Amino acid sequence: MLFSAFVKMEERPVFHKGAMTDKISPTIEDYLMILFILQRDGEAVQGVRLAELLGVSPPTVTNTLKRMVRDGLVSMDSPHGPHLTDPGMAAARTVMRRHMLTEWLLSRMLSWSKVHLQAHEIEHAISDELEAALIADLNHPTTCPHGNPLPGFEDLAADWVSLVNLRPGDEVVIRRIHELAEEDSQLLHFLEEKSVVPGSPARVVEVLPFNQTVTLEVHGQAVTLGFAAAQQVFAERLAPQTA
Amino acid sequence: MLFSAFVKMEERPVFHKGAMTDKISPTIEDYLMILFILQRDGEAVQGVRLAELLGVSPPTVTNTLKRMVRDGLVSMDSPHGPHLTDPGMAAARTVMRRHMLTEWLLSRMLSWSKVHLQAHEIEHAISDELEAALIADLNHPTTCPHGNPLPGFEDLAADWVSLVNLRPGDEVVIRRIHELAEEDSQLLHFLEEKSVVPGSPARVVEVLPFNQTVTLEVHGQAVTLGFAAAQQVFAERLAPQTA
DNA sequence: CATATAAATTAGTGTATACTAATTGTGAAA
DNA sequence: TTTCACAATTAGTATACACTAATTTATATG
Ligand SMILES: [Fe+2]
Ligand SMILES: [Fe+2]
Ligand SMILES: [Fe+2]
Ligand SMILES: [Fe+2]
Repeated sequence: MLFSAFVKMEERPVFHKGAMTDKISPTIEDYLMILFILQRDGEAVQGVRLAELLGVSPPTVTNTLKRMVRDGLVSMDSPHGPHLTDPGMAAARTVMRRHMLTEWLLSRMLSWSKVHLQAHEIEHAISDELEAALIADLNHPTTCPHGNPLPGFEDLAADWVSLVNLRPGDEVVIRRIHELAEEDSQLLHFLEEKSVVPGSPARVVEVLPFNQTVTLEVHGQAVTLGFAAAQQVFAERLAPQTA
Repeated sequence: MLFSAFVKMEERPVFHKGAMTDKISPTIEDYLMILFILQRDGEAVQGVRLAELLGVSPPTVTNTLKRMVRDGLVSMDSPHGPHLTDPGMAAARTVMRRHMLTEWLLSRMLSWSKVHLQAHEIEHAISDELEAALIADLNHPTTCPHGNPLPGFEDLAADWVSLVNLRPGDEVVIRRIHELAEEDSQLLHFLEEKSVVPGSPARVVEVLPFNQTVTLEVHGQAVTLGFAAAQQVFAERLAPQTA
């Protein structure tokens, strides 16, 4: 009806999946990110670990890794388990970057503790063009809102130490909550509440290895973290004041 | 390595697909949107049309529609072809709204002619929570950047007429480029270049049915549109000045 | 009504992604 | 070295989504 009496619109696909380049699927992108993080941190890369982190069964991992090897993203040669090839690494860095840029975008309207989960969905839908626009719009960020360095800026984090490695009396600035901890929205919400977020100055009150806790004072408030959490939080140690 | 000597982080899936609610897939969401648009405009809803608009083969449509019927999103009872059930309509309105909200979000960093294509990818990754945050952040928009009304605001567009229905001398304000035309990035880029965008005042110079063209003057510049394009552009007629 | 055209569906395939159950490897401890 | 625990893989299955080729159903038109 309507105006079809006049002209018939050119019948081109209107809503269609981009099938130009054999685009990497969200699933594979998630594998790439996990592999990237484990490799970057020098952690062991074993199938079970991937299965746990990705929330799938071990056979699924075996299967998917095979496809990734077939597609040249992953290599199995090393005895240390599967690892990213050059193209795989490049793809992984791109997804990581897009995840982080998306987090900054979302942080304009969602709270710090919620952007990661949202970004994890959206990251797979960012195009080259949008990525470039985001980088410009965000003024070339070097970390994500949680302080994790963008690929290529790992040096930034070189001197940041995990809270479990601090000693009572240390004066620090909170710098980073590790990627693998970002998924725990409860933890993130707690950290946000307590101002244990990048940029916050903090003083180490006590470290109790037998109790597996670290207590900080942040903005005049005491916060006690269990080692499991504290391990994932990194801080920059301030040079002791010459007083 | 690293700190694994201390504590082993709780092994919870970190990067995983949400499998809580049987979430509607991007594919199905795209079907829902097309069905919504065709139904809203009172256009015939036939499989071939869907196949063309979605860029898939007719058997794929048959197949997918069956799944949608099975899932209660589409009904086949009516003789006028497949149509959305109440749950299907609700889901369709949600996706449409998210698409449009995403367009506004992206319009902060991408040009008007490019936001639709990008939004078409991202729309499927917007959560309830982000949607709410977007609506607030965008100050409750009632149309998309191309002037299409959000679901529930169709009345807004009731008086807007297609350019092909205008007569020489008409003074109008451009209000809307129809959804089905948004996909044509070349056309959109052309319209943007010529300021044929929502909000622009225009005067109809001539309408040549035999030539299938409409010529406008926008911002002092003449623009000639073919009927196929003009059909998809809607304008608000201004009451003639009492002069 | 008969038939040409268009639309829809069947039938048969293929890939990606997941699962469970069962089997095979592997390294470490006894 | 034997065995146990854990890791990895194989085997078999399932669903979503796509395709081509062939067939069936409608529609329309003379
Ligand atoms: Fe993140
Ligand atoms: Fe993801
Ligand atoms: Fe759009
Ligand atoms: Fe879409």
